Amino acid sequence: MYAPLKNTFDKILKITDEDWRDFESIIELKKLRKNEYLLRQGQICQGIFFLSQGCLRTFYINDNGKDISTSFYFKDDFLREIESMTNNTPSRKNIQALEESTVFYLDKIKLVNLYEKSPFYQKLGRLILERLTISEQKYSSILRAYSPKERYLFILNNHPEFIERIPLQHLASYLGISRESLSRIRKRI
Amino acid sequence: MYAPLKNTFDKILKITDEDWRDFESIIELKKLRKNEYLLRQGQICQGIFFLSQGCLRTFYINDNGKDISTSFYFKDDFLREIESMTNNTPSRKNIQALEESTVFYLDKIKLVNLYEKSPFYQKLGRLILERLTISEQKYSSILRAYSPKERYLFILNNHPEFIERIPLQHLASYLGISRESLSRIRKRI
DNA sequence: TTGATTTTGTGACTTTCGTCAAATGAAAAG
DNA sequence: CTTTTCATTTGACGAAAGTCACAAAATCAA
Repeated sequence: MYAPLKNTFDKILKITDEDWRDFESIIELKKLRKNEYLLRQGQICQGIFFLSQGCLRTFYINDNGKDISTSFYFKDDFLREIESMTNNTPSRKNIQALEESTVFYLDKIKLVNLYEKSPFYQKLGRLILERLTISEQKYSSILRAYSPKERYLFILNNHPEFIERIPLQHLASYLGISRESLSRIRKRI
Repeated sequence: MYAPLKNTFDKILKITDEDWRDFESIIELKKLRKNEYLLRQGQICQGIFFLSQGCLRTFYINDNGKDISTSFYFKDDFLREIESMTNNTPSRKNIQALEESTVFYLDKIKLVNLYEKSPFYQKLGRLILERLTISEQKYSSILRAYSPKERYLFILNNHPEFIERIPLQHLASYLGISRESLSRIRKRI
């Protein structure tokens, strides 16, 4: 059942059977219905998630009451509400299922134990974070250097799954555009 | 001479004398004149830096030939051109001194040795990355949810040192605004 | 200090985005 | 199948950003 996860780990850093058994014994499975929340604003994030099936988004409500999406997740993605979990502070963000989804869950206490127990996980954790940071940086480059239209084209060319599976209003806030403008941009193309 | 660096480490994760000696023996010092480059587009980043004095920026040239700043660094900041270093690929970005600056340099091979040698550094590396990721996420939230004017106000309130020390044209590209518009926004306030 | 270079500010104009309101279309619920 | 709810599209309008060209100011180097 957890084979895809082992596979994903393996691609990042070869995992031994022993390390994998440690891991397998502590992860849990969660099923989410469409629109169900994995985390709500104000809660402290208690662990990390690995998306096995479906599609999730993180979002928050800004000062003007607008719903702003900040990330989308698909099959095999790692999710961590890192600020809340690391600093033990209430999350500013919500995590919500856009489709019926399946996630693996790892409690943060167990995660820390894992870090202490095996250098493998210490290293894996670092490598996953490196990837996360790189993609976060790439993403802010897009917001900074591209016009709204170029941003949409970028998504169209590089993340076609976003276009197919994510409601336009959420994609719009993710790209920093109003939904009406995104609708018009889309029409022009 | 390296005391401020030890201090910074200590704040993140208490460092033992032994671990510190290991570190101290391998770091190097670099002095940079104003406008001098620490890394140029196309080069592979060979290590990480810690800014001891002065001010640096990272930037790249986009498809339209425009100079886009992506980060600014001040005293006690860590710099890693993480994508280039991690993946061993040519950097898309330049790192340049905005003022006469002093940086500590740690070669990536030595860094990896350090990671293998002591779990302390493995953990410190992870913690530093966590911070980096958090600030990167905060930053893209600003670009996404705020109007150009609000972005400038945000910097004014939260990073007044940016206003004082960073040339307007670089701040403009960092905020995803043309320099003329930023000049006008500034006038209105 | 002076001249050259770089950076910032301004004006005029065009383009595009945001907003509000209303209409259409699509999906979920009964 | 129908109704209700939610998502997207469209129109009209005003505000703001982008661009180009040039002027003013600041900085740097001889």
